[in-house]
Amino acid sequence: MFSHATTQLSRIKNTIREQINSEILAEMQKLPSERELSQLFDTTRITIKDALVSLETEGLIYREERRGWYVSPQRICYNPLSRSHFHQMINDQNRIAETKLISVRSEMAAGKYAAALEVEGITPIHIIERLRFIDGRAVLFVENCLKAALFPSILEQPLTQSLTQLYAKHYGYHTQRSRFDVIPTSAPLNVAKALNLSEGQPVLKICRVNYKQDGELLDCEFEYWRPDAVMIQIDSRA
Amino acid sequence: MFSHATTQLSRIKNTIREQINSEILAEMQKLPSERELSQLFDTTRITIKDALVSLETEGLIYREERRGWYVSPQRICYNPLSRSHFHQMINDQNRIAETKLISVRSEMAAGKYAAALEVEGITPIHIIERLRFIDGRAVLFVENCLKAALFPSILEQPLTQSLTQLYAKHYGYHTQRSRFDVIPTSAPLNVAKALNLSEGQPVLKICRVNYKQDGELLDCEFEYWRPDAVMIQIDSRA
DNA sequence: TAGTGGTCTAGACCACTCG
DNA sequence: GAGTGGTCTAGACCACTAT
Repeated sequence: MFSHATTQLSRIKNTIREQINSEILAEMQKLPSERELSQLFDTTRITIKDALVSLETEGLIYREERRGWYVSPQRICYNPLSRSHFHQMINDQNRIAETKLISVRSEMAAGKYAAALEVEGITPIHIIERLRFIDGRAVLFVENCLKAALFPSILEQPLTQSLTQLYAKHYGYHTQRSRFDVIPTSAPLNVAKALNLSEGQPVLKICRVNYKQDGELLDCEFEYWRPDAVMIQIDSRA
Repeated sequence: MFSHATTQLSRIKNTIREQINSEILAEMQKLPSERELSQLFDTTRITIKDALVSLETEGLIYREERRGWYVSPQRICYNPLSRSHFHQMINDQNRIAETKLISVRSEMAAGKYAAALEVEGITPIHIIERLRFIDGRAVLFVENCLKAALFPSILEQPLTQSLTQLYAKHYGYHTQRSRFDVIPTSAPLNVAKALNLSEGQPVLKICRVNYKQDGELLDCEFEYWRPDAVMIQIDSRA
């Protein structure tokens, strides 16, 4: 009367987990295809997929849509309160960072933007969408939303660098305070596309609002992280 | 030439999402069973389950193992840096908090406990496991790990209240600094059992370490949240 | 004991990526 | 064009919950 000896699912998960822990499967290495795995484990693709999804939830593997499954590299430690910007943070952890500009548009604040910026009247804003890579892998989709009035002609600047640095250099704005929310949820379609996720896969969403030295609200930002790629680290002393 | 008109999956998801947004389905209300839904939508249980899992990832619904699917209530805002303890935080948001003691044990620090407490020699510790409820729903499993030497006879105290308060009242210890990590991952078996999750379902794990007024490490804590139940909120000013 | 979700089989077609 | 994961069908048995 063993309570449920070992399910097929645990058998598959344990085997793959061991292969990863013992580094037979290296970081970022591709797993065999679902069809191959289902032959190797003598089961169906559905069962294999259930096992893979479960390991994905654990943060051990990830997938690129229609490309395959891969072993997750170590998580990046991310301290949203630190002054350090993305490229510096990644470099400090001996990883390689890249940023690609996706799109820029200007419109009037509405919906989630108006709410996040705490504006009610008609307020022109700029929205900058960027995609960020670690070791060549797209892991972070960022949407920045700036009050246009505070940033004349910012769209003529190079936008793949740190915006915070740009704020300081060109406008003399320094972030004095920030507030942010961390929410486990699923990827909206445009985010999923950019990160090579399929619709509805999990992401870690971080919404932040920055205030400048005089306390005025500066900009807000929506970050969508691949959940296996990151771990948030906060120290109340800092 | 529409690119993928609308999948079965989106059709189901959108319908259920609408019913929830329009409050035809109320918070914490049970959805029809998977079999009923598969008849209603004229499809198979697998497809229904895929749709439900996707809505679960989004944070819109949750499940109780082998009991059914339910509509998620509003997320609790949780600021791990605030001085407020669990019951107070929940009350402040007009919800009802409960705490149940699961188990207490004393042993020598090893593995993750030794690492988190930053001890190397043989160190006696107490481990307290508790389950926390919001509006009657089990949403948080907490494991506290205390250096026994700092807390003589603490196990004779009532342990369903705030430990932080107990530290202050009986030992004069005040948390001066804390450090924590937020990690999206999956539930270990004992946690899954306690939260009525099935093995491998997602949780938001928070590992924290507290230091008292003289800078000495006081205790560490492992929190496992149902991911739809919470949103982490940090303000750098606080 | 009836009903639920959890697991599993054995297929199929499609949209997309890659060489 | 070959191969991948994404979606879907039509069933089945089991472990567990609720009553």
